[in-house]
Amino acid sequence: MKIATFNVNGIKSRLPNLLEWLQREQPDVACLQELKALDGVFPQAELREAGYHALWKGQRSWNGVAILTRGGEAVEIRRELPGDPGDEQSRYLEAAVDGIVVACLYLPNGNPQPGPKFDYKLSWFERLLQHAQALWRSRHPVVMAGDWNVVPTDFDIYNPRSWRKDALLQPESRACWERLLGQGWTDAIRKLHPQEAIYTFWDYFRQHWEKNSGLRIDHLLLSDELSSCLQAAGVDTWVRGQPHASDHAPTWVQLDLGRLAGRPR
DNA sequence: ATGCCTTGTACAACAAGA
Repeated sequence: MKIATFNVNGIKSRLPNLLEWLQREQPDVACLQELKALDGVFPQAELREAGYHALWKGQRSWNGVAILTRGGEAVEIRRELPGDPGDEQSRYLEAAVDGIVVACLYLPNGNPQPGPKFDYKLSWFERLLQHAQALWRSRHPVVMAGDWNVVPTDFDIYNPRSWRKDALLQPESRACWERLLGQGWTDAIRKLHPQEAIYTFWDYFRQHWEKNSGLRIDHLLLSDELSSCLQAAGVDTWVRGQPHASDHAPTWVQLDLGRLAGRPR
């Protein structure tokens, strides 16, 4: 099973790019972020035509997440990250797909920092830590996939100097990430490619794509059960080089679910 | 220190992204 995460940066404007990627790479599950669209204009029919069922949670102008599945339909588990009923930003969607729990998340950017947006980022991350702990203890096979807006280490960015004050590199953001790994989760890309500079985002400024000046901020974290199923992980960088591309590239894992305990081979 | 570029909203110019 191939599970991917892709920050599309506007699903209406990005639909041709999204459809081309789905057709070429055929992910079984695709977690999308930054739909930037209300629920009513989500391109359900076009995606259905391409062979994908969808769950989505939109919002006007900003945020918005979706889970696409090929073959079986995803069964929605929750549409909000627990812990703050007053949080109205569409950043979390969780579903069961073929016996796996898929959490699609869009962690707040947090800039400028310090300030209220950075406070929101950290409090959102605290809520995620709480919920991740519950998911871990459930012992279900879980993948948490999305745009985490965290550059885990200085190895995950082309040059940390000019980003030192950015919310994505702050020690507080990285400490939350480390605490998550401390719960036991596997950072799939790093597990399989420990020595390789791998990026998932290249901003639109300063010809950063052309110079490969990227950041690794889109991540897939695997629970214990799923980490033993991990066969391959990568980034579909060709998508970033297409005309009219998102500033993120799809990031994915290939899992051999036959290795799950209790499953027929 | 700021803009760089892009999207959405709405139709000018700003908010937000990272």
